Amino acid sequence: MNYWLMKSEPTEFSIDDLENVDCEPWDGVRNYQVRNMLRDAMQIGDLAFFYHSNCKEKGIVGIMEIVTTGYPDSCAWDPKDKHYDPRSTEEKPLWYRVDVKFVKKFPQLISLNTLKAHPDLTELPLVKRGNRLSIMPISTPQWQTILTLC
DNA sequence: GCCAACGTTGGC
DNA sequence: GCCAACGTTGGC
Repeated sequence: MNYWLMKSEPTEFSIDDLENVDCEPWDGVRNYQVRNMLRDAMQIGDLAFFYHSNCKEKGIVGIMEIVTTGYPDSCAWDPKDKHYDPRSTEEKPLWYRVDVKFVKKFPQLISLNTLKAHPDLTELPLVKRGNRLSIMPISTPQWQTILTLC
């Protein structure tokens, strides 16, 4: 059982969008480090913070659950898709995704500033300079610390 | 295998 | 809209 933080731009896909569907394929990841986490590390039952990025109210807005292990991201095979990548084929998939499901939305968001200011979260990849991963692992102590902030 | 050019992310 | 950081690409 692992903990994660997964970023999404709320104009693309928000926690409210997630609340309104049964489950959602987390597709479009085109970064190898993140691909490896999706393909190799994520397990059914893992929990992830949902983070709203690149918007006015940046921060963690809730929790979701990983409901599949990694499987090929078929978006990469669709020439009409924004994330089309001709290097990926059904025989040799290059990109992977998992399905996620809504667990809860926090009564108020835990802002990026709050996370940055917390003395126990200085090692959180999210608040480290230059970090650009859209999915990152969260340690159990970090997970528990963040839960006290909501 | 080096590295310059280019693209993307995402906070500000 | 700017730009720092850093990943990726491709010529050599």
